[in-house]
Amino acid sequence: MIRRKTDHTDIAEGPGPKRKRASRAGNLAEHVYTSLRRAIIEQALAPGTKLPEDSVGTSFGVSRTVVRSAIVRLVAEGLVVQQPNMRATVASPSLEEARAIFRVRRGLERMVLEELMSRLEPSHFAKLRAHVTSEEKAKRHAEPESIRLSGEFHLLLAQFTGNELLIRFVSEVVSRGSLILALYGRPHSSECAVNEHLALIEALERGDLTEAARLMDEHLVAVATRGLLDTDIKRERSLQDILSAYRPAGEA
Amino acid sequence: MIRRKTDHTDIAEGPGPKRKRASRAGNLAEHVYTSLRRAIIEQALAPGTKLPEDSVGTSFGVSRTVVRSAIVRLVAEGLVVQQPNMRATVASPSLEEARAIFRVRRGLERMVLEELMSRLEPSHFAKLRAHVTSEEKAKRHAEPESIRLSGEFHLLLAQFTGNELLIRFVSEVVSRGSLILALYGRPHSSECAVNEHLALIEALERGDLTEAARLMDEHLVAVATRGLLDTDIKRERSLQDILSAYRPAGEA
DNA sequence: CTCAAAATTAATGTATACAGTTTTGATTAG
DNA sequence: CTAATCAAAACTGTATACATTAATTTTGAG
Repeated sequence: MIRRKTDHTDIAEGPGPKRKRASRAGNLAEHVYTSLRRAIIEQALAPGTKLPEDSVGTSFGVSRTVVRSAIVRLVAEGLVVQQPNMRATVASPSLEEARAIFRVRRGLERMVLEELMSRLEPSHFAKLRAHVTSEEKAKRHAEPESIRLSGEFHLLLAQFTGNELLIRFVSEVVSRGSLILALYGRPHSSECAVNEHLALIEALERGDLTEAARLMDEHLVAVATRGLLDTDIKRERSLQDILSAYRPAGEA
Repeated sequence: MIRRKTDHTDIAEGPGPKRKRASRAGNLAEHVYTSLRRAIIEQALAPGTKLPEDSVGTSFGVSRTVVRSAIVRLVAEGLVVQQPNMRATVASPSLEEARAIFRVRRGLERMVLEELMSRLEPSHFAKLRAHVTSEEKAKRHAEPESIRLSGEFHLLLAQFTGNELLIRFVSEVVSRGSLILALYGRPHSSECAVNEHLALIEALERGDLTEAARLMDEHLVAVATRGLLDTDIKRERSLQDILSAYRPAGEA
């Protein structure tokens, strides 16, 4: 019953398949799922990257079984695509798809604001402002983290609704939005977002829901259009290399 | 308070009818997923039903591996819930959750109508009318099929948008809606739906999107409230028995 | 040399084994 | 007869094996 926190970094770096014992029996799949998800959102795994089950498995020190179920979830979420008998790959949405996703996102975030009506408390605003602060801080440092944080702002809003389903849907469109920005966006596309987030908070504090909705819509249109210019490169890196950064189980 | 204590509707026992293995290696998981999904939506598998991997596996003549990935998908979709180390069960949403889901659904279907604007063609109307006809036909016969068809009307509308993500989201809320109606709905709750579907079609044909939106909203509210009266029965049946009807393997 | 067929390697689909956890059932004490 | 205890049975989590299908490399003919 007591979970041991055996920090047991047992990496299969070499090609040798070594017998490792799972440090904590339990949610390995969850961990792999979360890690892959983050790696994708943060652009560490570029769209189109192949995800062979056993390579990913050795990266995390788990078997294909575990990787497989993580991948099934990612496919269901649209972050990964897979055809029968073929390797899963990080999704690489077309511009058409991207636009469709952002249209759905706008509708969902409108719903968020509606649900939020009269449900917002002072503590919520504090958290929102705190988040924006960390966005600002990250802005000048890490680029991919900036994208992730920007998305998490919207996720935070959704969470305040307490509507589980809405949270999940928003979570999905936000993730895929990040992926899309990674694909089509220019380097500093998330730059102005911080200001727009702030304006939104202020409208909400004023209780001006109509204005908030307008700002949100504008914001999302801006985010969507800011990221529609050039189709960019994908860098080539070793999968093992990339995933090694995600291996240390820093889960919540 | 009338909750029974032994909620013990598990699925399988009895001699597993050994199914000869499908020599065609392929999408077994897909088949299991689809079948379970249908079984849940058609109320054949009542909310709360336990879904042990082995039992389901023997029902379909496949191994746990296959069942497992199907269940992962169903969990991601919210039709099945699962806690670590414990058996998956068919979801049994609370009234609170049910209402939250229907609120999201209303928003999504509003989006559908918006996307549909100017995209509707004569052939679409033909299909919609044909579908309503089959709804009417099924109404007097099979009760669960009626619920399913009613949901598929909404899915059809969503499909006409061509927006993949929207289709998936609507698909999910429709499925879960069916589940909810099965849980809380009275026998004939889908009765009047047919008329409301017709009225909606007519508004769309007139090109009156505003009216269509109003009707849709009204319709969904009606469906939601029609199904909020008594907390009802769940029938007790053997799992094997139930699933045997879903077994006939769909050829690839 | 070029290109296509064959052979080889890599990766997925599926089943199964085993360890650890939960659930069930039975036995015993009060 | 009820409640607590504990062992057996039922399940899940995970790894691994094997068959089959995709990807890649080699080979052979023109």
